[in-house]
Amino acid sequence: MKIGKIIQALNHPIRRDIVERLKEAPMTAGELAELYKVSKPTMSTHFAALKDADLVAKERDKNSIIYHLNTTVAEEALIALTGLLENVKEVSPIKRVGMVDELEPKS
Amino acid sequence: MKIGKIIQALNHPIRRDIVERLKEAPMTAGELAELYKVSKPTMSTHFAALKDADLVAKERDKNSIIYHLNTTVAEEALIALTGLLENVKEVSPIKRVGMVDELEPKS
DNA sequence: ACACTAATTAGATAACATTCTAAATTGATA
DNA sequence: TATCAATTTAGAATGTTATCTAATTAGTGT
Repeated sequence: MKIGKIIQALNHPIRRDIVERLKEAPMTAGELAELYKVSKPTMSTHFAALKDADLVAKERDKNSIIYHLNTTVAEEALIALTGLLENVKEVSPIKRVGMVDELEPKS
Repeated sequence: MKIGKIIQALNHPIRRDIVERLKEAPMTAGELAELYKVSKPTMSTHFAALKDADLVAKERDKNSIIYHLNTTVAEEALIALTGLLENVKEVSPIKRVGMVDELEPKS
C-alpha cells in the first residue's frame, strides 16, 4: 500500500466518484463509463490509475470487465491518512513512517 | 472545506511531510525550507498549495512567517476521506456529497 | 475461422505541476 | 530613512496528467 499512489488516484473527481460507486457494488467498465461525460478511453486511464494504486481489482465476465473496490487497501489507506491528518500532539515523534528519499535534509 | 483541494495539497511527499511536522509544532517558512533539498521559492509554492487548501494558516512574527496546521480543516478532511474510503454497504445511497458538474451523466 | 462486443493502447495535444534563478516585496531595526 | 533578512512573485524550462480520435487487442459465440 503506497499512500502516494493512493492520493494520486484520488486526486480526480471522477475517480473519487468511481470509488463511491464501487462501495455499493461492483460494476463493469462500460457501466461506469456511461456515468460521466468523458470518452471510454479516458475512463480506461482513470481505471488504470485506481488499479495502479491497487484501490480496485478487475475481473472478466464474458465480454465485460468487472471492477470492484479493494476494500482492504481502502481501509489501509484510510488508516494511513488518519495517521497523517489526525492530531497526535504529546506523542513522542520517534519515527515517522512513509518518509522518502527526496525528503532528506539538505546537508 | 474542499476535498479536491485538500487531496491536491496532499499529493506531494514534501507537502505531506510538512503536515506531519506542523502537527508537532508551528514552524517558520525558513525552518521548514531547511528540511528539504529544494529551493526556498519551491517551498513557497508548497506552502501556497497547503494554504490554498486551508490546511495551514500563516502568521507573521518579526521577519519570519510562522505556519501552523489548521487542525479543524485537517479533521474535516479526515471525516470526508473516511466517508469516501470506508465501506458503508447496506446504507441507502440517497445522496452523495461532493458531486461536481463534471460528473453528471452523459445525456 | 469469422464477425461481434467490450475494453485498452497509441499517438497527439492542451492544461497543469514542479522546479529553478533572479527580482520584488514586506516588515524590522539601526 | 536606508539597509537588512525572510519570504514571495515573476518568468522560464521541464515533466506529468487529462483528454481526444483512431487503431488494436481479447474474448464470445455462431
